[in-house]
Amino acid sequence: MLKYQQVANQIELYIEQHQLQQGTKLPVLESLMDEFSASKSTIIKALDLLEKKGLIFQVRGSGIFVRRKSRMGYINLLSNQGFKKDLEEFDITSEMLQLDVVKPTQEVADNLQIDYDQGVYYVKRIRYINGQTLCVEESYYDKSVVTYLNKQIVTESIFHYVTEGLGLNIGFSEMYIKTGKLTEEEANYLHLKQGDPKLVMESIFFLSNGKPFDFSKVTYNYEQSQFFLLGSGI
Amino acid sequence: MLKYQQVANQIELYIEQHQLQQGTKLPVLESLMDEFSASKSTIIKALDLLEKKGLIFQVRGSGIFVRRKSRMGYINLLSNQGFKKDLEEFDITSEMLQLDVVKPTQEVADNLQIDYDQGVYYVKRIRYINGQTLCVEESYYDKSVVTYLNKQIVTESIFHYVTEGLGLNIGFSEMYIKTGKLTEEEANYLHLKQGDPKLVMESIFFLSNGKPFDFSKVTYNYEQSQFFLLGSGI
DNA sequence: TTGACTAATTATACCTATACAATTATAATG
DNA sequence: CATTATAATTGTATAGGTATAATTAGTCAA
Repeated sequence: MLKYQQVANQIELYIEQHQLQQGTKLPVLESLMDEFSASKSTIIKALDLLEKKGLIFQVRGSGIFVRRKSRMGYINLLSNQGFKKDLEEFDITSEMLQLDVVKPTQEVADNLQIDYDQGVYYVKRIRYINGQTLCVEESYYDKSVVTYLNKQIVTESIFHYVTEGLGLNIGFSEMYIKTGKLTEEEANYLHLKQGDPKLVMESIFFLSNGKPFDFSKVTYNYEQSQFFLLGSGI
Repeated sequence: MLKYQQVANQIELYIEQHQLQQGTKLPVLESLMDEFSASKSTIIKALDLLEKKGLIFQVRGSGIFVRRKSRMGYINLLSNQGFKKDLEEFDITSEMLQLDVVKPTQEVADNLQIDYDQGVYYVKRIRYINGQTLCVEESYYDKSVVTYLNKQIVTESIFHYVTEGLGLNIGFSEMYIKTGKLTEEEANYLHLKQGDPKLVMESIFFLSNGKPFDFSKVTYNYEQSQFFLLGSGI
């Protein structure tokens, strides 16, 4: 692993293990340089990473301070961020409803930037959070990128398989969020009533070379879904 | 303005004015160094900023490429990001319903990290997007930070006043999002029916020294509100 | 004694320069 | 056509100097 990532991880671990509170001042730059035997630039890069994650904030002339969000029980919209513990806070499981290779609709082809005759994997899942129905998810994967899927992979973590199993690098994402009323079918899956509120999140995930490989439409149970988002550098 | 911000702005302007499409390759690092008479580190910092904003993506060994989100008509959740044009895409106006100095409730005091006896500005506004009711907003400002507000400031832009008028630096934010059903009062404001879906966003804004100064609760009209979010570095 | 201004110190932010590593694209080769 | 070498291009790490903001301590005056 890269040095600045190691440094960032160790600082993150230190904050977490010592349960440092919001506003706690961390050692000054020079101390960190000594402690990790790294140059100023490397430490700064590590700190920038932590700042981007929302774990610290830096005040010129003053110091480096711990930042902790004030509420628990919310799901991170950019789940790469934050303490790993936040992810373990929830027990999320999946049930597979369908797994097929299909021809894409126009919507899917557009979002994945492929032709209509190229095959895509279609995956339909229900996800549970702490035993309660969280959401219904329909995902489409470009078959020329994600060449193989099976029930086990889909039930566990597709992203883990894509990165570890296939050795692909996920680069960035687009997310579109809107609210509306549940259809009858959606209401059945979520054990709610037709017309009840829903939150719909459509996401497109791209490889680090810019190729979109996953288009997902997720409908959330409005009673179970709360999200948070940490901004920095406004 | 800082050099790397200037560089970033000029690159952003170039992309926008030439309407460069997704995937267009930008000049290589060395060309940019020459063009802007800056060091490699400065250019990289500018590019990192643009990448964080979701405007470009970099592929090692290949180049720097333009990234453009594929859909229009969505509001940026992290509105600092993206082309300025995206913001001008909407005509957002405000109507002030109430402006008072009040004692904070426990909820407000907690979120602003102040005592119960400290005064806060309470602002209630309705915001319109392209003439349609977008949301009802209740905001609380720490009076020891935002020392003065009036109707004009509230009707225009409070954030512009805080940064330009008061010379304060906004540092970062926390946002919490959930969905639910409209109350009767909310429904009246939004010209919807009681029980219809709503999206509630609670935000806390912090100065760059870490002090929270604004706590806002915004209830959105589900028919008018669509949001997007660009992730990078997953 | 209090308050206001000033100066020194501390600490991070910014900019430059350089060397080498890692990845991708391209050309050469068999 | 596949393999391999080469070039092109960005990424990482280090070092050091300058700039700017925040804090602290000190000085002076009312």
